[in-house]
Amino acid sequence: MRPEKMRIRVDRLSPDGEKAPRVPRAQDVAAAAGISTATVSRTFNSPEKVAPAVRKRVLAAAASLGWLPHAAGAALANGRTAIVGVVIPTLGQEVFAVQVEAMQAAFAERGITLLIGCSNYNPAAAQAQVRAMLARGVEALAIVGETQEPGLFEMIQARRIPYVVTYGYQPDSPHPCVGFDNHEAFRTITRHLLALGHQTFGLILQPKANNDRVAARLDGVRQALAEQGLGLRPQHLCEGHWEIGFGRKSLRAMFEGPRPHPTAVICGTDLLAIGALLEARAMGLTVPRDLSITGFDDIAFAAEIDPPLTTMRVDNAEIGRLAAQHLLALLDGNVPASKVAVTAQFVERATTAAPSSNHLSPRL
Amino acid sequence: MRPEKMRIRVDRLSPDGEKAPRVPRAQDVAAAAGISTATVSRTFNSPEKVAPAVRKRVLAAAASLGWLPHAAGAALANGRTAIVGVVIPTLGQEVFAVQVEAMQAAFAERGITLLIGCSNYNPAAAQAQVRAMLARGVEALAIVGETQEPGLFEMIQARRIPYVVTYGYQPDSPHPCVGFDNHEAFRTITRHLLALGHQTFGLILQPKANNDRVAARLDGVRQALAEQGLGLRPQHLCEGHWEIGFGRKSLRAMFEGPRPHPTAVICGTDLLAIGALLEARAMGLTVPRDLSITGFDDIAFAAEIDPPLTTMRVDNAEIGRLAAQHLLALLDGNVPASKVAVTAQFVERATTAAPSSNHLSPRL
DNA sequence: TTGTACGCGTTATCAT
DNA sequence: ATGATAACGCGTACAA
Repeated sequence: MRPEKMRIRVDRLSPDGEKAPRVPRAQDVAAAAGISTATVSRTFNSPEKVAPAVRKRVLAAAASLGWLPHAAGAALANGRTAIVGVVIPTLGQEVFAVQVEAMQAAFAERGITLLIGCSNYNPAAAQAQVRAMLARGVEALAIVGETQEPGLFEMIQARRIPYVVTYGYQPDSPHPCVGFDNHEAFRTITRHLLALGHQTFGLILQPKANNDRVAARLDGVRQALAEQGLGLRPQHLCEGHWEIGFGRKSLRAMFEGPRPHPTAVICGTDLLAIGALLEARAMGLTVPRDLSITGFDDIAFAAEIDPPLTTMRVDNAEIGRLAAQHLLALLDGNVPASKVAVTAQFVERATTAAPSSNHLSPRL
Repeated sequence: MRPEKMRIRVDRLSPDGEKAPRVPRAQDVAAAAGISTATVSRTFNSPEKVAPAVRKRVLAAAASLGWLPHAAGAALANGRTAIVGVVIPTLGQEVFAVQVEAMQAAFAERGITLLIGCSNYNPAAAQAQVRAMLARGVEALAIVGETQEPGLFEMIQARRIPYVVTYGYQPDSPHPCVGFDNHEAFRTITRHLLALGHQTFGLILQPKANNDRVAARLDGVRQALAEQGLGLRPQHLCEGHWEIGFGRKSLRAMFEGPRPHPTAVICGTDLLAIGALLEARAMGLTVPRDLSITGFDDIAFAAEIDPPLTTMRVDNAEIGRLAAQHLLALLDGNVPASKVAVTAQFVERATTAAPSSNHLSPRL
C-alpha cells in the first residue's frame, strides 16, 4: 500500500511566537471528523450521499471549527461562483437603489450574492466595473442602459454569460432588456397635456449624454409634439442634475426668458417637478391654473405635496425582480422572453389642467 | 531535458458539433505571445520585471484574446480576493444607499469590489449574508449596527479580517465604529426643545427592535427629559415604518388621544416629520405655533417644505468614505483610530418655536 | 458509503 | 529577464 500523499501545511508562527490560528480548510474538518475531504464536500453538496451518522459528525466538526467552504476553491473546482453583478449609474437615485434591493433579495433566495458597481453615468467607469466583475467570474450581469462603451457587450457575450439591460425597454434593441418604454411614457404624458389644450411646452430633463433613457424621453416628447405640428423652443429645454435645485433653476430661467412662456412643463423626475412647482409658487404662479407640471417616478412624496403631483408610476422593485428572474431562468437553462416590458402608469393628480385663456393665444 | 509537463485542455464540442469557444486562460495568452504563464502573470502584477518588448506582446495577446485573469485562481494562489463586503438594513433608505455608494467609490479606486447584502432589519438575514461573504473570502467587512445575532462578530474575528460597524458611534463599544452618536444627537434635539419651554413631548421612531441606533435615540430623549424631571407618556411614543404614512398616522393618534397633547414632536427621520407636518396641517394645527416638529437626516426636501423643517444633518457619504478609509488602512497594515465620530449638526429651520401659552400649563 | 487523486487558473519561489 | 513547478482549497470521477 502506497503511503497516502497528503499535503501538510505547517502553521505559520507569528512574530511573537504564538501560533497564528489559520482559517480552517476542509482538510481540518475531515481530520476532526475522522473522514476524508471528499466526504466533507459531499456532506455539504450532496448530503443524501453521506451516512446520517457521518453527516452529523462532519457538521459538528465544521461548526466547531467555524469552517466555511472557501468559495474561490469551489469556484475553481466546479466552475460556478454563485456571484451575479449589477451595474447602475448611482445608488443615490431611489429608482436604482430600489431595483438593486429587489434583485439582491431575489438572488439571495438562491444563494447568489450580488456584486455592485456604480458608473456615475460614466461609460468608462461602467466598462471598468464590468471588466472587474467578469474577472471575478460573475455568472450573470444586469446593467442599466444600452449606451455603453463600444465593445462592452461583446466582452460580456464572449464570456457566454446571461445578461440583461434594465430600466429601459426597447423593442428593437439587440439586447435582452427589462423595463418600461421611456419613449412611449413621455409621449403619453405629452399627449395628455396636448389634449388639455397646451401648445407651449417646457422640458426639464437629466443630461441625455450617455443616457439612452433620457434620449428616448426627449424623443417621445418631440414626437408627440410633432404629431400636432408643434416643436420645442431651445430655451424651453433644460438639462441638468435630477434634483430639486435644478428644477427650481430651470423653471425660473424659462420664465425669465422671452415670451411666450410654457403653459406646461414636463419633468424627467418627480424631484425636478417638485423643484419647478416650488419655484413656480415662489414666482407667484398658481399651479395648475397658470402652469401645468408633470413629474416622473411617483415617489412617495408626489402624492403628499400641495397640489399633489401628476406623474407616472414605475414599479422599480418589479423591474429588479423581473431582471433577476430573467437571469435566474437563463442560469437554469431555460429560455425566458428576451424582452420584458413593464408598464409605466400615468397618475393624474392636481398639477395639470387646461391652460388658462390668456395663454391660449400667446404673443409670439 | 525532461519534456515540459503541460496540461492541455481539449475544447469541448457543443451538441451541434461546433467548437464551444472557452474563456481564455493565462496559458492561452502565453502560447499566443510565445512565453510562459509566469511572464503573463508578471506582466500584469509586476510589469517592471518584464522586458518592454515582451510586455507589449503579452498585452497585445491578452487584449486580442479578451483574457482577464480569473480572480478565483488568483485568490487561491495569493490569498487575496480584493473583495470587501457591506451589510446594511436596506437600500430603500437614502442614508444607507448614500453610505454604500461612497464606500463603493472609495474601494473602486483601489481595485476592490464590493459585495452588498441587505438584512431588512433581520439579524438572521444579516448573519446569513456575513456567512456568505466570509465564504467568498471578503478581506474586510462593514456592517450597520451592533445588534447582531450572537456569534456574528466572533465569526468575523475568527477570520482575522478588519471590520467596522457603521452609522452609529458608541464610545464604549467593543467594536470599531464609524458614525455619529445617536444618543447624543437626540439628547441635543430634546434639550433644544426643552430650552424653548416645551414640557409635553411626542416621539415618532422606527421600530427599536434589533436596532441599537433607534434604541440609543430613544434613550437620548428620555435622558434629556429626565434631566428636567420629565417623562414620556406611552401614548406619545409611536414606533413604525420610517416613511411619511406612519408619521401622519402617529400624529393623528396622538392628537385623537387623551390630553394633554404634545407641544413638540420629535421624529426619527425627516420623512416621519414631514408626515407629521402634513397631518398636523390637515388637522388644522399651525406649525410651529401650535406644535413644534423635528426631523432627522436633513434630506434635500427638508429645506424646501413649508415651513422648512428643523432637523439634524448627518453626512452619510462621509460615513461611507471614512468607513472605507478605516478598512483600507487596516488592510494596508496601518492602525487607524478604532472609533471615528462624525458629528450630527443641528439645523434649526422653521418648524420649531416656543409653545403657545395655552399649552404652557397643560391640564393634566 | 467512503476514499484517492487529479484538475480548476493563478501566483510565487526558485532555478536558469 | 524568463521558465518550470509547486502550492492554494475544493469538487468529483473513479476505485474500493
